[in-house]
This record gives sequence, structure tokens and C-alpha cells, in this order.
Amino acid sequence: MSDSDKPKKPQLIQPRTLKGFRDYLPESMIPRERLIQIAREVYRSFGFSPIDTPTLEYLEILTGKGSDETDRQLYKFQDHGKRDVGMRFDLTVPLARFVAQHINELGTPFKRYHIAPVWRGENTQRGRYREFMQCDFDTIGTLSVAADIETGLVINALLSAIGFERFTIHINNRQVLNGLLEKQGLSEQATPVLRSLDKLAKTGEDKVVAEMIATAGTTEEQARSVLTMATLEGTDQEILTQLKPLVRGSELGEAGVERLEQILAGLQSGGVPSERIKLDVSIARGLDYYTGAIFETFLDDLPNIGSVCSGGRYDNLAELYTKRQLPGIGASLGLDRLLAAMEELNMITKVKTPADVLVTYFDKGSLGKYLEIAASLRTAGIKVELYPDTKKLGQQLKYADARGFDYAIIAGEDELSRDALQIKDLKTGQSTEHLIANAATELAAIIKKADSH
RNA sequence: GUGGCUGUAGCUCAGUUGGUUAGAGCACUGGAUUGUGGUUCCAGGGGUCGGGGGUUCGAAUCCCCUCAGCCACCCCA
Repeated sequence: MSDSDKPKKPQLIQPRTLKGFRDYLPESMIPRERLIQIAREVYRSFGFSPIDTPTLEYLEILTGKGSDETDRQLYKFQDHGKRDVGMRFDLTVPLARFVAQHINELGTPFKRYHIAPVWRGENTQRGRYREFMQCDFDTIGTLSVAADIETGLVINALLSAIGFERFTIHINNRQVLNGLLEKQGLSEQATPVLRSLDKLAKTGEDKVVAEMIATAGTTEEQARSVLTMATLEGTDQEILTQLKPLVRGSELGEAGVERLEQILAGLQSGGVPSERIKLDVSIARGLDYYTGAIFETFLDDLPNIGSVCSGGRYDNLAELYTKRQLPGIGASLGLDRLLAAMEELNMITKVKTPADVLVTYFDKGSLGKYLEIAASLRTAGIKVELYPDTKKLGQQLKYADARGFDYAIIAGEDELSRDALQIKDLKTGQSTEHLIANAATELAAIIKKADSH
């Protein structure tokens, strides 16, 4: 038989995902959804409302602020109607468009949260993907310090609800930085100066000074004075005291310091433990549009992973799309970073099922009975899976074990003849017999008790 | 976008100076006289050695290209 006569193998397409794009298996999706669920509940508990916007926007909406970086990272193409479109690269630009378009219906202040994927065609690295989730919350249309404080309260509530106890919210105010720059005659070069300053923790003082001289054209003296302020140390109160003379004479700077004092006091009133708050004059965040309070949150046990929740105040969110000035403040939870951190800190229990209980399919003729049992358990709020085949009990339990179920229901002819079933605790291996009629309430109580531990 | 490192089974890797039918552990599927898992034992499925081209009698092994991953830089609106 020659090669050409051999039956051809069907040509298979290699299953693969695009660079920077990921599949999520149940094992990783379950903790992921849990985190998103917690974020939703916390946001809602502060009165933020959910919104969503389209994945695709007109290209001009997204490139409005255009820079080379935008071009490099934006996924863009022409749709079938020859329109130039792009995929959103963050949730802030769509929010700006959204409020410009709907602010009259929404009214101010407007508080929204938005949890959705965004796309950036940037180079991949650990923790940096081309498709990733953002979890933003923002308050639009108020300058009140109450909104600034609330942002910190939300961050505290979020991380606490997720299960973190040891974390620090670093707080700064761009006004202070800008006030100082104003005094130094560096207002024009604010952006490159702050961009350099933001690298302080990473590269060290001398390099930052060198970069400021090189890229922002400052004198060494100017650069040093910016650093003097940025490297102030001590308690929050001590830093505030040292800050005051440094900004004296700059209206902006003085207002900024006062604002910081109010925010710190407010967070305390709001119940945030003082060890979780740190006035940090060195954080600037690269983003140009921040004009007021700035937040970055670090895990005390894993500071190297970077900020897991950051944000800040901006003066004019939607200036590209409307004449109406809309100030606001918001922040974003770094979902991927947080999940990576939780994994590293062993805060994630590995399960492959969302269900609590596996109902084994034991006696072939009793499928109806098993369906009834499963239904009654669900009615009691228990998540239940019914095994679909009458395999040997040992194998069904093996399945339950491998997937991470906590309990199995076992009921063969013997139990069913007594209108009873066994609840087997898969962690301890012990089983108890219950009347079917009472099983749902009793199991719900058992689960509740186990959860509270 | 720039530079460096890596790529053998789903995962972690072994594979002698290029030499027959490419291996192990874990995982997966099934079984160990048909009502109880996480231990053990047995068996099985699964790999065009990332892909393409080249050198060679012969390539997982050497060369080129490409794709993907990791690290650093850039950047992070």
C-alpha cells in the first residue's frame, strides 16, 4: 500500500488559546466568581449601582486622549459597516462616555460599579494578560470629601470581606504634590516629574533625581526638594506637621494638606483600623488625570505583588465628550493580582465543584426517589449534584472526594425501605442516618454549623 | 516595541559525544469474588519531542525561521 492509499487521518485543529488570553477551569473559576460576588455585594452595600457598556466603541471615543501607547495597545478594526471600532482597554473611558451621554437621566451624585473584561494588546508577563477583568467603582458629580473617605471605606470593606486582615491603604493627595511643584516652578513639568517620582520605591532616590533632570528638565535642586517631601517619614500626624511648612504659600498645597487631614479623620470615624491606613507622600500613580486623593493598597504579607486596589480623584472625567464638568473619585480592584496573592497565601481551598453534596445513584430503580431527595435539599438552599450513573458506590465516593464535595447522600434499598438516607461527611468519613422527610433541614443545619467554623 | 532565557504525555521532568519501537512520577480511565472515598496493587489510554524548513545514511539532540511561555526594559490612558 503506498502512502497515498492510506486512509487519511482527519485533519485536527490544534486546540489553543491566543497569546495573553486564558481559559478558566472550574478550579480557578470558582474562587474567581466568589471574589466578584463579594465585590458586588460590598459595592452594593455602599449604594453603588451596576452598569455595563458595550465591548466595542467607536474608535474616536477610545483614542480621544490618544497617545502612541493607545495605538500600540488598542485592539481595533473595521466592522462590517466600515466603521472604525476598538475594544475597550479600561472601564474609565467607557464610563466617561456613558455619563456624558446619560448624565441627565442619571443625575448626580452618580455611583456605579462595573465589573467586566477589558483588552490590551500589550506584551504579556506574569500577571499581565491581554484580556482581564476590571472591578471599578466610582462616584461622579461630587467634590465632597465624604466621597473620598468612602472610597477608602469601600477598599477596607472589600479586602476584609475577601478575608484579608493585614493590609495597608496608602493615601496621598495630588494637590499636595502639585502645590509643591507650583512652589518650585515645576507646574508645567508635573506629568514627567510625577511619573519619575512614582518609581521611587522601585529604583531609589538617585535614579529618580537623574530621571527627573533628564526627562522633565528640572534642576537637581528642584528634584531634591520634590524628593524631600516624598520621602517624609513618621506617623501620619508627624508627616502632616512636616508637610505644612513645605507647601506654605501654595493655596493648592495647603488645601491639599487640609483635605488629607479630613480624609484620615473620616476613615477613622468610618471604622478603619488605624494600622491599615498610611499617609504616603511618595505615591503619585502614573495616571495624568488624577487631581486629588490617591489610594493604593498593599498586602502586608505580600507587598511585592504591588497594589491590589488603587484609584483616586479626578476633576473632569468626561471633558472629551461634554462641556459639563463632572468631577469624581473611584478605584479598581486588581482581581488577578488578588487571586495570585490568595493562592500564594493558601487562602484558596481547591474544589472542582460548587456543590456541597453529592447524591449517589445507588439503586437503579429508585431514580425518582433520588431526584426527590435532591430537589428537597435544593429547596433548603443546599447545592446538590446527583451522580448520573449507577456505578459502584466506591467509585461514586471517589468522584465526590476528587471533586471536593463535603457530603454524600447514600440511600440503597435498605434505607429507602425505612424512608431514610445516610448523610456521609466526607471529611470525617462518618455517616448518620436521617429520615428523608427531615434530611433537608438537618443537613442544612449541619452545613451551616460547619461553615461558621 | 527592545533584549535575554526556555519549549519532550494534562502537570513536573529524564533522555549519554546525533544511532533501533522516546521514558518516569503525578493525573486520568478501568479492575482487585458487584453497599462506603481520600492508602496500596494491577492494567490501560494518551506524545507528528511547540510548529515549519535545513544539515545528515540517521535529528528530541546541530542550524535558520516561526509560535508560545518566563524575566528585564518601555508603558500601564
